[in-house]
Amino acid sequence: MELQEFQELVSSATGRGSVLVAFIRCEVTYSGRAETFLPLGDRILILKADGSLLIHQPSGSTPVNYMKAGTQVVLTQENGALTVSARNAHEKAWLTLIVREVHDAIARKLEDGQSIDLAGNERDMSDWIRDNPSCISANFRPVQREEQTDVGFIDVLGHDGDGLVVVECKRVTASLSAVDQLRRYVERVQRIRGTMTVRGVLAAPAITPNAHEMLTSWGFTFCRIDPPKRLERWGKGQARLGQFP
Amino acid sequence: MELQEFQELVSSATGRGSVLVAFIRCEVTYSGRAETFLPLGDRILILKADGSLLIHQPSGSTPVNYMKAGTQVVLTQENGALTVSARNAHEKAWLTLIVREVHDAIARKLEDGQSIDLAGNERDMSDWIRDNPSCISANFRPVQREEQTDVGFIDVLGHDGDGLVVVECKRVTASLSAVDQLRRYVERVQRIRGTMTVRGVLAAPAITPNAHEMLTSWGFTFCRIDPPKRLERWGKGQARLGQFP
DNA sequence: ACACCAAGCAGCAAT
DNA sequence: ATTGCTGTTTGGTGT
Repeated sequence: MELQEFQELVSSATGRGSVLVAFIRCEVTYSGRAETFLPLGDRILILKADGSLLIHQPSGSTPVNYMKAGTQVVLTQENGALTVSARNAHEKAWLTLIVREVHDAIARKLEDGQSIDLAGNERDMSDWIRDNPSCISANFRPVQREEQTDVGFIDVLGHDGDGLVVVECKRVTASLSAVDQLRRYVERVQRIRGTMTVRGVLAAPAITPNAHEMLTSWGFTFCRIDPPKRLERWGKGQARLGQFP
Repeated sequence: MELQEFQELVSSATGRGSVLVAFIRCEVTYSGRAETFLPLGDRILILKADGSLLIHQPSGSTPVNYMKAGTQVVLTQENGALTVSARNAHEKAWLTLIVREVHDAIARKLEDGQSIDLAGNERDMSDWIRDNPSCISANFRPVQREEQTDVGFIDVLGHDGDGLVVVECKRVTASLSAVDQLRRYVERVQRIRGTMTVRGVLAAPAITPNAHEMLTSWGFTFCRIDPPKRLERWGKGQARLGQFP
């Protein structure tokens, strides 16, 4: 495809609210939070109607360069190369694409009003603990979920007779930073509520050895809980999903 | 485009090591680290030669669903719909794409042996501090960079006459978690090296108010340092980048 | 393989 | 707009 034809396709696509995808040979320069340079090679360019710009290499699941929504794009042509200048004022980021060749390109207006439905996040986990407090301890009674302090949100706050209990949830293996976080919350609750005894509980499917050592050295306890993946609403669809033709 | 034609295009593309991009109307089901469902809508499908699979909605800069490299894809057709079954055994993830319509599709073998060159990361910052120790204090002398402990790497370790100094670098505004990290390192150095006085310094371009309060309450100090973005190797190219046509 | 951490993290919610 | 945190975080490095 000629560069001139491509330039017209891009212009009409962006003006019309279409998405454009192209296989191009290009080099990429970026300056913003960091600075990058990518020498000449074949790439996939995606330009969306909201101003998102993505550049993918032929392998890998993450873009090699990108600009977020709200980016403004200007095309200029000189000396047999097309320059795509992208600027995002809000992000203070600039990206320049020098296009040497266009292998193929398509553009189209796409209709999608749907949003994704996700299950199995940390919120589901703290909800489940609140509904099943005995998983923390026999006498545990939740007080509030996600209490806000000046040092961050507390996932679950409760008491178990002796005193207050701060629960920090992680949906994956808990690491040192999770213990840091729990410690920060426990100390803050101790300060707010005076000298009352405050227990700290880390709830996660697993914990790393170093994190567990640090946890116990601070007098906190680990509580093994698997994150609930509750798309059982799918019914049998979920069972079918694990199978593979 | 007919579903049959699309199926043949996908098959030949994957067999040939090509990248495939398509505008399709589909619904998506995912089960792996979490579970998701995305109802019918127009999407962009990207299928790379390494087995990466990406599904983008018409807006937004991140994929709504994805599978990492190494994913195996099987196509089946029944009742006027094409089903794309994707499995990644290593990640224990499954994704099913029910394709109702194919608006457009392109496939091609892309050549790209280049890799991106990036400047302005935290490593550059700790290198700079090591070369310019007076930015921490007049007498500061670095001992080692990134000393490994069982609670993580220490960015810069040094002494300033009175005792040891632990420096934690952040290339962006330092937050509570940065103070957590610094505290963890200082405590560990105190334990390893006995009762010796250990100072903690957080080096970053800025710090949030709460983090600064927590920092000083622990007796640590903040040291304002801007991260070096040193792609001056580009010469004038960098200056030109900030300009916009 | 696991552990730990930085990231041009992104995106979201609350302040 | 800033702060803080979750994420199918991702990706890299070191053990």
